[in-house]
Amino acid sequence: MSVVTRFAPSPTGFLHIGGARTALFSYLYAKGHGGKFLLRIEDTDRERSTQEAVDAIFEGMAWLGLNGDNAQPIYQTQRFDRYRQVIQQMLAAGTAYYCYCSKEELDALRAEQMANKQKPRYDGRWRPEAGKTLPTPPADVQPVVRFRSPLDGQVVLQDLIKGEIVFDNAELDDLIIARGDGTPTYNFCVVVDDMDMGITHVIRGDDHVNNTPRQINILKALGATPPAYAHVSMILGADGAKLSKRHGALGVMEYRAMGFMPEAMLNYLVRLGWSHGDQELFTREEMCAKFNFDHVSASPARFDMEKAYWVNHQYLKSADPALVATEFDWHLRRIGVDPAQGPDLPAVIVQQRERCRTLVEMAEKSKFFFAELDGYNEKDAAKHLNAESAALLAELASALEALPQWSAEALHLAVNGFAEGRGLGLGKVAQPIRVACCGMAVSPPIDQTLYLLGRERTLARLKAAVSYVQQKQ
RNA sequence: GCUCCUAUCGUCUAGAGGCCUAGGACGGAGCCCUCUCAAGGCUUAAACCCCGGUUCGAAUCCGGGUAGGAGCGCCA
Repeated sequence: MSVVTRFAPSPTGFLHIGGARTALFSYLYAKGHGGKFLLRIEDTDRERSTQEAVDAIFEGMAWLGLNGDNAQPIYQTQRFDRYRQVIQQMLAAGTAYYCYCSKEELDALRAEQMANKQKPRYDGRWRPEAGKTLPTPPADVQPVVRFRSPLDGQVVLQDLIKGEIVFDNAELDDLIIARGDGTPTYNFCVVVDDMDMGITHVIRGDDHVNNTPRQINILKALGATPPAYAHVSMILGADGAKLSKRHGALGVMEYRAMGFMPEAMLNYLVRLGWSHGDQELFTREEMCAKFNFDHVSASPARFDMEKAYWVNHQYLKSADPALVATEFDWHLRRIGVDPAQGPDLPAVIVQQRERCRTLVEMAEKSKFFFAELDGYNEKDAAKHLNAESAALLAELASALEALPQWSAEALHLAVNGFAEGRGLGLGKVAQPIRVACCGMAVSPPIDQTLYLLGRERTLARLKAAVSYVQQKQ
């Protein structure tokens, strides 16, 4: 049987990091087994579902490159006819029944049970039993439909991550599968969808484990074979607290804004909870080939920004610069820099990637290649731009102006020769050049920097630095 | 309250009874290299939640604690 997995978010917000990892695991498991990865939008809660959220989720998935194999994702709101049909079928088969309890009645029941330190649960007052007389249906109540859950026996779940979990049916009550207005509820929709979509492996957050026995029971009542389940633990914040809107929960697109590469994000996420021996870095192909549930941790994991940065840096350093350029371009524009007004992006990337953990850093540190300097870094200027160095810069400008060829090699020889000729260490010369040309004392190797900056800009900036010093005096 | 889940360095994890004096990675500390910042190389500190049991032998199996977490909706 070929594997079919799905990612089924409810569109009530952006795609957060935990959702992204669940989606990734589902994607990898399907791809690694030659199966299909499907997308489904669980939008039965009309109150909270929004089109903006749907778009945000797709945007995040697209950025990460986690595309579903169904051309059109499935929307639960478009399947109401099907749900209604299954509910009728269950009503007819006696595996579901109408319940006329009002919400007030239910609230009172729950409150009473809590007060008695019992697990709150429906008491089955409208559940048909042999020889039992049901109350007379009140005329003013629109009945809900409840699932007729087995009273005894147990559900044994062989979870791919957590192992065997046993639930007593006696712990479960008769959950509502259709509201008073006839619309179906979550646990029911999930079951029907997973069945209709032919899902073989349900991979989801472990906040769903307690729903699983109910879903399995409904599946059985429908005569369907339950899929395999894998319940993934939560991702916690760096402080070990649960991530929430108020507490550090960020959308994946915010990680883009922070300068992460999508592939690096995936790599960090896949290692959060999953391991393959001592390997830290994986290509997407490796992830697909090696991912499995034997090595997914059952305990929650904290999101460690430092490690994420490190992974990102590894990608920046080893990825094809042409690929990085797409993201780099986005970041440059984002800080108001026109990438066309300077050297080729891949060439800049090759020079900068060793010293930048994020693309935000890279963009900031590369700004001077594309735009005119908006002043010098104060400390760096104070340290490196003075009468002494200005004299050197003036001389150097003439020397460089005379260069027949503007290449990194030629510049290397020229600058080194210049320093040696004056009995100076290279640092004595390179640092003032940096401040003059880059606005700060940090840049790639000086020969590469000047080469990429170009002849005109270099000479102009050297001269500008000289007049800056003169004016200051 | 009830049900369910989890528990190895600060963090992510390796570990499927002897290979563990517990390995790797991030981060930390130190040294080397060096035109800046990095990168890189080397060295180093740092953990099996507790108590019982099974066994010749337990980080690994079992039981009980403890501590975290999730769920108990006409939300998903």
